[in-house]
Amino acid sequence: MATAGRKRSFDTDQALDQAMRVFWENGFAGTSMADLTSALGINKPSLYAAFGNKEQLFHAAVTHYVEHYGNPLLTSLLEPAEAPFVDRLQAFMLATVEQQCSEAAPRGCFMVKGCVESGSVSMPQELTETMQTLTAELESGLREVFEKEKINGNLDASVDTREFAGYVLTMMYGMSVMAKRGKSCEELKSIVEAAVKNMSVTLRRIDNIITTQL
Amino acid sequence: MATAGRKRSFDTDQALDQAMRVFWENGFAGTSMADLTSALGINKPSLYAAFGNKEQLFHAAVTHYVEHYGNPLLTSLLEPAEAPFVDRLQAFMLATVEQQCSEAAPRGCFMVKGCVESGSVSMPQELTETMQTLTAELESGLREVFEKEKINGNLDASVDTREFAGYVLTMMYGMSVMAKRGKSCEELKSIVEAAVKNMSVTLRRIDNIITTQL
DNA sequence: AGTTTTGTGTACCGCTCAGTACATAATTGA
DNA sequence: TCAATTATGTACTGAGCGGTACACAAAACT
Repeated sequence: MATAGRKRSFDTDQALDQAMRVFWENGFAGTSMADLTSALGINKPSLYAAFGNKEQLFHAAVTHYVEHYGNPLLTSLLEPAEAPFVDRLQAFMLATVEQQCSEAAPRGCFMVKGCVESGSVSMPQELTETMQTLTAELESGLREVFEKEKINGNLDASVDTREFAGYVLTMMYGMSVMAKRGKSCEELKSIVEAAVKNMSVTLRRIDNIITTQL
Repeated sequence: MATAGRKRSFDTDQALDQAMRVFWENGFAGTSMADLTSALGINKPSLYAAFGNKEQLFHAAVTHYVEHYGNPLLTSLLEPAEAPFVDRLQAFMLATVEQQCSEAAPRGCFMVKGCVESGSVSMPQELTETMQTLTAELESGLREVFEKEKINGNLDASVDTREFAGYVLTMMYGMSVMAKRGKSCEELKSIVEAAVKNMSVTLRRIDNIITTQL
């Protein structure tokens, strides 16, 4: 059943995606409502009516990002389930790098952008807390995946999943900054490959082999 | 010989350090000139007379940062020269983490903050280029150090220093984001230790050992 | 002492900011 | 057909922005 009143002249999901890109590019403090209205091609009252104020719109944008740009990457980490864990981890990180270097979207990770901006006087405290929550959720999600891999025998039981998730996440955050700096996708990929190769120490638990050999 | 005219009522170096902290905390777009004057306890004309406009002040601030907060960390990487390279590398990364978690300064790395903000419409293009230059200098400096370690036999000749410098830098950028997220110094340190332990694959060139053993 | 030079404090400029009042247009239900 | 409802477009508000004009204060040189 359709509601009464004039129909909206724009698609809200499409507008939200566009708004997200503007915030992604320029940050919260660096984006003005005028920037948004001109990018979205709509007027201010329409923007406010559809999404509320700037803070609420940013919140919707970052949620949209996690849902449509962040979480989908996790499939590379989970599938194909029969592939070795190391391969899936590498595929996951490579897919992340590819997205962060994509020409179809701003460089780097929007979550990292929001995180680095958080705590600033120009960012409402609620948004800082939002970023806190979302990043913590990703981290614990990653950790849960690693725990399951442990149970399935794909990850050595001695691995501290908390520390390992922190390590992987740190690399991914770092990749985002590197991407923002303009590093080529190829260079970032080779760094990922080097990192994953190095992780074999943890993943295959061979550090005792090293120390005994040297 | 003293110049004529009224003496400045504040210390410029001290004021610059304070201004740097405000930018470090709130970013370029997130910092207003009023924020600065109130933090520095001086009036706007004095600020403009001493440092020029906002862009010039930010430039001075980030240069001050590199000189007084960034570069000094490199001593841990170089000294004591007789210490094993891996130990110095770990000490360097641990010192970096400690600085990024220090209560005496804003969390995270100011360079990372500036980098992530660069390219935004709210940041003058010259400042984006400044960040580009400074980060590139650090990267090539790191790479030069690694090259020398290679010559001195502390780093295997097969190591790609470009890739390795990228890897180390990526970890450090990531640490900055983790610190900004509020992670404890202990947790970050354990991640550094895990990372350095993993690097033994590269540093001691034992990947062939692994593959033959598995 | 008086001139010159330089820094300080107040008060202001034009502009942009986030957010909104209000008249009008378009759609639905009665 | 007409009231109720919802969106649009213009035009505006008060506040804050970066930056400065100008009168005054303090220091040095002659």
